[in-house]
Amino acid sequence: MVDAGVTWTDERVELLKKLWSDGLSASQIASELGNVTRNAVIGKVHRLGLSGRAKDKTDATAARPRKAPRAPSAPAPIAPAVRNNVVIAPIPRTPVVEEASEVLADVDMAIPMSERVTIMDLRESMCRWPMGDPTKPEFRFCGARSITGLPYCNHHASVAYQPVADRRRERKVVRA
DNA sequence: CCCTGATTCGC
DNA sequence: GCGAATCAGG
Repeated sequence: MVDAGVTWTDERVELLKKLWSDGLSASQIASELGNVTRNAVIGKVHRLGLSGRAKDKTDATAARPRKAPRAPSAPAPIAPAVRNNVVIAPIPRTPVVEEASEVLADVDMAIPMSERVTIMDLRESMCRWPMGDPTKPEFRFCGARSITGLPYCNHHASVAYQPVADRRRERKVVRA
């Protein structure tokens, strides 16, 4: 084999430089490159003498831009991405139950608009409920705290795994 | 507890 | 040169 991408090729180094100077964290870059840990990225960054970045104030979390300062001319195409072992492919609409579309409407309304995240900010412990058109840059994930062992947050899990038959037209009484 | 980068040190 | 383990911190 040539090299299984486990080497710092020129291309990977360039990408590393780009992403690093772009403000992405080491772990994010590692996920982007694939087959490397954040330690590897950090190590390489230091070896390249790229450390520090734009570090005026406190580093670490403070140097982590929440909104990606991406150029408006860079739409950032949504392609199937791999984070760790999880492959996230574009999903047309509902991830599970098709008949739940009615419910989904309500669900979408019930979701706090605040914590939605892009794929870059999506972490293992976050809800992967897709929102919006995967082909558009505006595509987001729910991003709320996911239930341990499940890809969704409490709210979305209840919807995703709810059998259609369970959906009563009549509303339940919510009293204890 | 989640995350961040920095450094060390065996390979 | 490389990166896991560790350190130091927000």
